[in-house]
Amino acid sequence: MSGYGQFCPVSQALEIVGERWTLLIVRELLCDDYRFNELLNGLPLISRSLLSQRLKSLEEAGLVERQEREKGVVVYRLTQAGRELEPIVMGLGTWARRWVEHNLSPDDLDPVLMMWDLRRRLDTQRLPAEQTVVQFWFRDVPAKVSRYWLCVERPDVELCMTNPGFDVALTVEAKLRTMVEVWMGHRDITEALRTRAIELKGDPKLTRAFPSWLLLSSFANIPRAAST
Amino acid sequence: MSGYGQFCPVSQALEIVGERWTLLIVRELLCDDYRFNELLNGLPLISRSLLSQRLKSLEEAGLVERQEREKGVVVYRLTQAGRELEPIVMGLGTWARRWVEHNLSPDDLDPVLMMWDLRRRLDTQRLPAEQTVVQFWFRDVPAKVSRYWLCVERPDVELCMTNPGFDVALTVEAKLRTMVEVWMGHRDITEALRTRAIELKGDPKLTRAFPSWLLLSSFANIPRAAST
DNA sequence: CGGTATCCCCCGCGATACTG
DNA sequence: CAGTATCGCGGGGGATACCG
Repeated sequence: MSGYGQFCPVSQALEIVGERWTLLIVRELLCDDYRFNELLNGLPLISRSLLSQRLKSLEEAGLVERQEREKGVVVYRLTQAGRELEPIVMGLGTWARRWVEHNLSPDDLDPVLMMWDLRRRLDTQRLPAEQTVVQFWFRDVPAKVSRYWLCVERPDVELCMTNPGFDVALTVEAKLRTMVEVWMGHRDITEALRTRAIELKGDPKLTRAFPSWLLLSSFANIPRAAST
Repeated sequence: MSGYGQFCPVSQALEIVGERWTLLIVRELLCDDYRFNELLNGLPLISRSLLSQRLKSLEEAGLVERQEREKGVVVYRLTQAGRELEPIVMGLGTWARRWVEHNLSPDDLDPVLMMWDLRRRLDTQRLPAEQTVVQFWFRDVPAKVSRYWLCVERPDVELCMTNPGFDVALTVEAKLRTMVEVWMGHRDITEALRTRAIELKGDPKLTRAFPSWLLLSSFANIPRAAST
């Protein structure tokens, strides 16, 4: 059994985008075109084979194009049809912020996703013009996945999972949960800094400007619904 | 495996409404409060046990309330949280009308769903004030499920699956596919009448007014996207 | 009518290994 | 690196029977 046996357009839409993972893949591609392995960063628990399958379905359905950007570099890109799912995806996120109790389970705290998401939301104009490396250190997660480096060179930001070797201008230290809570707007960033839940070490100018160049999640400012 | 392992609100929303059937149940309840067996009319292929499960999940998640309307009559009703999914559901339908090729498979033509949907979209003000019975006859489907009766008594409309016995003021005869295509706006209603793809037999006043009191699907007027 | 419980099958999916 | 092929399992869900 696969279809819904209906002529209703809602069911037709769901036959295409209703499968597990599909709308999350679309969410990633709404941010940018990505390569296969880049997509895995934003979808912590998906398996390679399943991502492969889903991309193929999306391509067949005409929502995604496979594109060879350079020799040997394949990226996935939304078509117009895919891009028009943006209000749906954003609407789902907004709805969740309004109505879903946000007590994050430890299983939902993934440092790679955190950094991958954060990388997309830096105001590089408020960062130095010359190359700058910011290190993030989540002290409470296993050492192998606890440190990340953002190499900022306007307007590019690269996320490194291993030490790139350049001088670190600023180190951000926090528990992963703290960082996620601040990122999602569950917790005030200035409060977290004041109480040292987030510690900044390094260039004072970068430190002072931190709340201005670290844009938060695009869902951070959605207010909860009035409790009934 | 059940969750997505993410703190992203989109994934949190999908953990609640992303399961198979869930948004279609919400779609039904956006139209009205319904009883268990009424919901089955709008969800042709769902099994009773699965509908039961899903309603329970929706209740736990706070999107649906189980309510005893009268003694022994239970209806399901959306909460405010559930009702706020309306733009999502409508958005999905609109997206499908714009982008999904609508060649309806025979499996997607369900006469009960057709009538169930149609019942919700009658302009009763344009129908007689006294009780009026309109019969629908889909000549190409098995006899057992080919005839339906709408008993209209402003502002109520009741759908009967068996002959209610009252005088029939108007009979509408068509192939099921024709009716669905007209209903969905794939085919022009006046053309279908002119070519006798839809035949009306009975009260001339009801016949003349037919296109005015038969409102079409709420998705009937969404234009397709410009073909790229 | 309005569901619930049980049983059992199938296929969606993860794990693993493999290829260019 | 960027996937694809194969295999095996677990649980989602259909069928059926049952209850109040």
